[in-house]
Amino acid sequence: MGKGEATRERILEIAESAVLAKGFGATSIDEVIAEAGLTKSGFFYHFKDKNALAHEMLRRYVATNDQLFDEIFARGHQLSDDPLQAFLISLKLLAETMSDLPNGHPGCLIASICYQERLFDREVRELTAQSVRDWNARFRKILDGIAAVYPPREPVDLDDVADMLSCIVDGAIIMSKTLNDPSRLERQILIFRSCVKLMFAPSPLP
Amino acid sequence: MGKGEATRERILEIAESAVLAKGFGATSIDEVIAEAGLTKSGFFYHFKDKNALAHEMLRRYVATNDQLFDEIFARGHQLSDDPLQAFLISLKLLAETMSDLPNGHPGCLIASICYQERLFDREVRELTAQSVRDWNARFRKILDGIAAVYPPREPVDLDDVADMLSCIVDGAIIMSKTLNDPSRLERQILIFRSCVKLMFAPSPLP
DNA sequence: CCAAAACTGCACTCACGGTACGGTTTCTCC
DNA sequence: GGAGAAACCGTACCGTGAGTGCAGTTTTGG
Repeated sequence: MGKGEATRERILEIAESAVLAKGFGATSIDEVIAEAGLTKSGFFYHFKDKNALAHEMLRRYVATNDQLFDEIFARGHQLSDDPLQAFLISLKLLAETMSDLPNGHPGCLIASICYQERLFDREVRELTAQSVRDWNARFRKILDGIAAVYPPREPVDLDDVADMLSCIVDGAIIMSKTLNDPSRLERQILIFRSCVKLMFAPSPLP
Repeated sequence: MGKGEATRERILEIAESAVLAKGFGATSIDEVIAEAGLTKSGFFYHFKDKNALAHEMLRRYVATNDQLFDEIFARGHQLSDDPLQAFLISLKLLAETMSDLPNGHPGCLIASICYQERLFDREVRELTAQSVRDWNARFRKILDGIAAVYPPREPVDLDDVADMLSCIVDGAIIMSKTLNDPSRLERQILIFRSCVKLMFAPSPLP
């Protein structure tokens, strides 16, 4: 890894936490470069403008999240052959991972960008949309596997259930931040887990 | 209503849609006053700074939402004496209301402010937190009434279930905006409704 | 050692938030 | 209808932050 790439990473790291803490518009390049210890010229050598910075931040964020999901759902599948059990275990792991974050979840970049959309170009917005679609598709696939074994009690659209997880996580992050209570995120994931259980787990036979 | 108050309302209306569309930081006073047809001096006559604008916008937004909830849950209670049925009806009404919005839900101001927090003073942030707490308390009260009649199947914390509605709505708004598909919000509310049904509705006796 | 990569320094421009203040129009009430 | 307050307008100004341009300097890897 060249030195330039290391600097890029440092900038992205600093920028990400700043953006999640106070929004993209309120994050000044001056403050980022001050913390990174380089000059304005140095910054614009790596990123042609703020939009390019957003684009790279997003790529980084999505990649990290994808990797996390890969690990968590693979682990769930390791621990149980039953698709429902595997998913429930994974959700528990996800909840634990979230609650282990030292200062709570730093925030969702997608949501942050969502509320600033006019600031970004089509490319960035398309990237956010595609990542959300990918995550939904991933959850949907898991749910398909479950529904094949355990027919749902209520007539539910599996696409909507898949969407639900993303929605709950995003919403819970906002609530955690707004109320300054990191535990909400963990608890919301666990409540979603209960809902999945209720939807698919066979009723106890009398 | 004096003429001044009318101008204030006009400014707030214009500012709200702009803020929801592109974020608070990206909304310039210049563009707001251009659309409102007044000068900078006129603006600062009504609001001492941007933070004061945010504060008033928030008060307005919260009041509107509170009123909507009052109406919807009162209506549900009118249509059924059973607390569970009343809630399920209200959720359906809520979903319909959301899907009737011409261009989809414009966005949640709370969430928008959440991702821009450093821009606002303590007062504004406290107002957002209090409204979220109020909404959660309202839902919690309804759930208490339901649980008194229908004991939940799974051991769930009713506070978490109450939070869940806010989370889902906020998350679904983000997804709707990100994917440019307004229908997601309605569908997520209905999925939440299914979950409530599964949690509390008595299993069909064989 | 040399060329490319990774910067620095400086001097700008433009947009935006905000201040200051004197002047002008428009209500409102007696 | 007149006085005074409320609701503005105009202009000039400051500080900050994004972004440009470009010449010069250091660092690094082959």
